[in-house]
Amino acid sequence: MTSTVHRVLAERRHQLILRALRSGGPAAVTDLSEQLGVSPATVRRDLLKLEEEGLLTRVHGGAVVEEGDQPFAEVAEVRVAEKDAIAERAASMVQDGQSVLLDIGTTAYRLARQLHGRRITVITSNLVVYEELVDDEDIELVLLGGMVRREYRSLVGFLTEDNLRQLHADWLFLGTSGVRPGGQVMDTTVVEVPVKRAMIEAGDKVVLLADRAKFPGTGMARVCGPEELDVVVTNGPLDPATRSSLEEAGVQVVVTGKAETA
Amino acid sequence: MTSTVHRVLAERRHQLILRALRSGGPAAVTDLSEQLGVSPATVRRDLLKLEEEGLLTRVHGGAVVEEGDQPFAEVAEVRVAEKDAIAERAASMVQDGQSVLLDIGTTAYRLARQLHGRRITVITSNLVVYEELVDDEDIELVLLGGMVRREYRSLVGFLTEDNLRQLHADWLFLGTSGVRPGGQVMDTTVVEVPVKRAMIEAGDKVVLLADRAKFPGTGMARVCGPEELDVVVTNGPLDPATRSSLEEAGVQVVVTGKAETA
DNA sequence: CAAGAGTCGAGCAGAACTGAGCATAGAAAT
DNA sequence: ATTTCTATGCTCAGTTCTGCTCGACTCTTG
Repeated sequence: MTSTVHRVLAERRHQLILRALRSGGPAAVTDLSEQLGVSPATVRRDLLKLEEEGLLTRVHGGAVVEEGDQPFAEVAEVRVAEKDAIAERAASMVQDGQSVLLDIGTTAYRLARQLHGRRITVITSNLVVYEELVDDEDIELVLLGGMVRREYRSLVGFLTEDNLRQLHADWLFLGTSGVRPGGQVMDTTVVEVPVKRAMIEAGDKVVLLADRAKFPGTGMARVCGPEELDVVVTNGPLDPATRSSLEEAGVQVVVTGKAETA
Repeated sequence: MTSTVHRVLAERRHQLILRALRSGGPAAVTDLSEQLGVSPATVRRDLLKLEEEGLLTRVHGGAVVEEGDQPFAEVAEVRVAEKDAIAERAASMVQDGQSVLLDIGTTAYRLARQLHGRRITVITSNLVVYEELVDDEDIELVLLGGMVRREYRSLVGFLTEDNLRQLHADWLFLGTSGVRPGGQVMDTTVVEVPVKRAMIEAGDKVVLLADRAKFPGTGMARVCGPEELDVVVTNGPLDPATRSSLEEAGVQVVVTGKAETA
C-alpha cells in the first residue's frame, strides 16, 4: 500500500471503525489512527459523528460499541463472559456435519457466535441467531416459521411447533430462566413453552445451557423435568440438591471453569 | 433512444459502478473515474442518477450502496420506479385488519415498503420483507419456516409448504419471471415453485404483480395458469393475446399509468 | 496530593471534492 | 447538409475534509 496512498473514503473509515470495535471491543484513538492511516484528529472527528448517530460511545482515549445496539437489550449485557464460556464449551460438543437446534434467548445467541465457519446445519426460531449466521456461507441455516415476537426477537406459535414436528436435530441447546431444585427446567414466557417442548421432542441430545445464576431459579411455567435432559452445561457451583436430582436422572453435568469472571 | 452507443456505454458504466460498490464497499469518485476511463464529472453525474433511483447513497468523495437494498443483487436495480408504481396500486387494495401473503422477489419487497404503518398481518417467506417490516409495530408479522436461501434472501422447502397449509390470507401478492401468452405464470427458480403453489392455495385473492417486461415472458417452470389468478397488476401495455387469455379466465387486469418512466 | 503523560477540543491553512455553467463531439432528426 | 440533442470533459467558485498546533482537561503514577 506504499505506492499510491489512496485516500480512504470517510464512509469506509466509519465502517472499518465499527467493525474493529465490534470484533475487538474497545479501541484507542491512536490505534485506530495507525490502522486507518489517518491522523488522530480525523479519527476523533469520525468517532464524534458515529457517536451522534448512536453507533458507539466515546470514552477517554477511544471508543466502545454500545451494548444497546446489540440484540436482547436488557438481558444481553449481564454475565456475557460467563455465557460465552458456557457457549464455548457447548460448541465444542458439536461435530462438523451435525445439525444443531438453537433455542431463543441470549445464551443460544452466544453459542451461535461460536459456530461461525463450522460446516453444520443450524435450526432456530431465534431471530438474532439468524441475523448472526445469515452471512455465513458454511452454515446451512433453517429458520422455523411463526409469529414474530419483536420484544424477544423470536418466532412462536403453532407454525413453529408444526415445523419442529417435521424435524430432527442431533443437538438441542436450550436456555432457561431457572432450574428448580428438583431439576425442573422453568421459563417465564408462557407462549414459548410449547415451542421449547416441541424442540425437546425434535432434539436427539438435549443440552441445557444455564449459568450459575439459574441455580436455583424460578419461572412461571415448567418446560420439562430432568429426565428430558442429556447434558447440563453451567459455570457452577450449583447447589447439591439440584445436582443430585440431575445426576439421578442420568444427566451429565458439565461445569466450566470461568465462574468468577463477573 | 437517441444515441445508442452512448446510452449503452452509460448503462454499462452504471452496472459497473454498482458492482464495484457491492463487492468493494464504498468507492471514491476518483477511483471509479480511473477504473472506468471517464472524467470525474461523468462519474459524479452517474452517481447522481443512481442515487435518484435509490440504488446508492452518495457521500463526500464517493458513494456507498444502501444497506437495505443489498439483497437481490442483480434484479433489484432494474425498473424500480415501475415496480413501485405497481406496488403502490397493489397496496391500495389492502384494507386495515386484513392479512397479506407476500411472495419472494423484488416486487413483493417494493410492496412491503408501501405497507408501513398499516394495521395488517403480513405473512412471508421473503427475508428482505421481514427485515423491512420487523421494526414496524403496527404490523403483525409472520415468518414462514424453511431453509435459508442466501442468494435469493428467501425461505424454501417443505417446512415452508407445511406452514402455508396451516394458513389462510386475504391477499396473496405473487411475483413472476414472466407470463406466457396463454396466461401461464412462469418462474425460473424451480425450488420456489412448490412454495408459490402452496401460497396460491393459502391466498383468498391472488394478485399477480408483473411489470410490462414480463409480457410475454419465459421461465423454466410453470407456477399456475390464469384460472388461479384474481387480479393482475401491471404497468402495461401487455400484448392482446395474453390480455384476452387472462380476461377469458375472469382475471381483472389493472394497468397503472407510469409505463414510460424508463 | 501533585506531577507528568496522554488526550481532547478548537481554530487554521492547505488539499480535495462538489456543483454549475460552458464548450465540444458525435448521433439522430429535418 | 444542416440543425438539434445528448453525453462528455473542462473550468471555476464555494464547500467540505484533513492534518497541524496549542491551550485545557483527564487519567495515571508515585
